[in-house]
Amino acid sequence: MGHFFVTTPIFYVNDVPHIGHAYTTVTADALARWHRLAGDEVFFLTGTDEYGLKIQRAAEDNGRTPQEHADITSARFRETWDLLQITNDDYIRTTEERHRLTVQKLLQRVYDNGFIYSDTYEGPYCVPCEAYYTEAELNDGLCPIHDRPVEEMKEANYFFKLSEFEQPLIDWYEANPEAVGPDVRRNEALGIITQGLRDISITRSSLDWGVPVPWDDDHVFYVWYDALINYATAAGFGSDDDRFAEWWPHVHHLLAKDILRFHCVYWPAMLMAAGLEPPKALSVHGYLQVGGAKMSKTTANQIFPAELVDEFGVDGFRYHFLRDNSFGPDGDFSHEGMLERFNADLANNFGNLVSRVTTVVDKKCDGIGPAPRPDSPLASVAAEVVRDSAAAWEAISPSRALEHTWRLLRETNAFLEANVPWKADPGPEVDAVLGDALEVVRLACILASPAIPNATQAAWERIGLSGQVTDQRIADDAVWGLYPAGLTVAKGDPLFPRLK
RNA sequence: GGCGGCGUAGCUCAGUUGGUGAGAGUGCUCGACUCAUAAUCGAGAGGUCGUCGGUUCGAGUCCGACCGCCGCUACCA
Repeated sequence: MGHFFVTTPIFYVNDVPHIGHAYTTVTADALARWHRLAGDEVFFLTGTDEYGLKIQRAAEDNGRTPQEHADITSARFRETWDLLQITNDDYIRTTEERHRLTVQKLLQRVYDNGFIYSDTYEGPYCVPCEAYYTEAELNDGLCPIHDRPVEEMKEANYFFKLSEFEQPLIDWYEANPEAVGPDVRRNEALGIITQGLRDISITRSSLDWGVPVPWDDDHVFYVWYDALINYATAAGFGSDDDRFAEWWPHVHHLLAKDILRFHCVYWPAMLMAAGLEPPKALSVHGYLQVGGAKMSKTTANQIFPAELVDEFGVDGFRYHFLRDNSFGPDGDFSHEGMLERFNADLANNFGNLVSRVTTVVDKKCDGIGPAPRPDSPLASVAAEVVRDSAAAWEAISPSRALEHTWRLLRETNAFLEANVPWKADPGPEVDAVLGDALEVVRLACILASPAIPNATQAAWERIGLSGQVTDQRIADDAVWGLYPAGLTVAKGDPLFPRLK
């Protein structure tokens, strides 16, 4: 039994939740649910990032205070996660008091350790990026990211001595080859480091929407620096030492590739500077593209979770994003693909299997479920599937885990065809076959519950089991033969009606 | 320019340290079945494993070159 601390990035309240945010969050949720099944102590954190010039200006444009603006957008993220039945244990907002205290405490330590110094900075500044550029980085005087004019800014800044962490970071990467994955991202991060790190500006004096620098009232921390620290805040840094000791550094960060630099370079360095351990693991995934193009506000091709939930349901939504794209490379979202996957896996396989099994039990066993055979031909398949699915979840490969789980469903459909219990007269032969099939349904409910929590609970109840699927434990319950004889099995409407 | 990655059936992808005839799911065709959500089961068609060359008894799997795509990074403008 271990500790599994999983995080999504905190999402910037300048944006509203779309399927890209949901992709990361649903994955984190499924992993959290899996680890709970595995018997681990789980702490699942998500939240919102609320400081910075962009927020301050967006708020002004809307005639609100920055806090009001953040409150509104943060609530939209929270509502979306509620809709998707995300089981986060905490929801952190960077404007909370607990976060201010932790940021100040942690960065004061970095300051005391001598890794922060004051200097003036002058140069072209892009407001949307909230970053300075060198003249060389500009394209015809425009921001290379946003392709818009930059502003000449000059201010006294505090700088973090990132340059001093070049070698420590390289040493850390070499000592922890599994820390950043997949390999392509690890190489990328290592490349950034080995090409040389410059000190970075971490404060702003030109705005006040941020966490105040404890040793200098005229400054607030640059939004990215306070944001990363949310992970430490929620783990109890500076407020609950016992709790922090329990959860740190057993943290597993999930993130998209655009924020790799911050998470895989700056964050470990900042932790080292504070005398803390870098994260245990950082899993970087790609973008969900739409029709091969990056999803963005400017191209207006964003897709929002609620629209898809209306059509496919919560389970259909979750399943698609977990199963259809392997976690790592860019994936392509298409409505046709989602429909195809829904019908093939959820309607035709999972849902239909539950329907046919419950119907035949109703007809041949008077609706009373018989027991499975200890030596069923499906027993060894089930054991393999449990093993393979577990390994895939551990390896942060939800799509593979579900692929393995679905193998059990396919084999059971073939098993039923081979034994045709619907043609035989009631008796021990039929009972044996149906008992085996019911046992598969029980096991599949456990294994698939991280992805499709509602349908698995419903199926669980249809085959007469009580309690919650989520209360099951892999080691004790995902074992062949535990479905008890004598339960009332109920037919019901299709769990996943086919969609057109 | 440097570093890294990718290119395998229509589609999405698996293919450990090179070794029986190259796989899965999905889609398509045909057949079976009818308990079930026009679901399921079986069979089949479909790939010169980006191209060329090399190492080897033997390469999708190693080496080199090239083509195409992508990521990070640098520089010139």
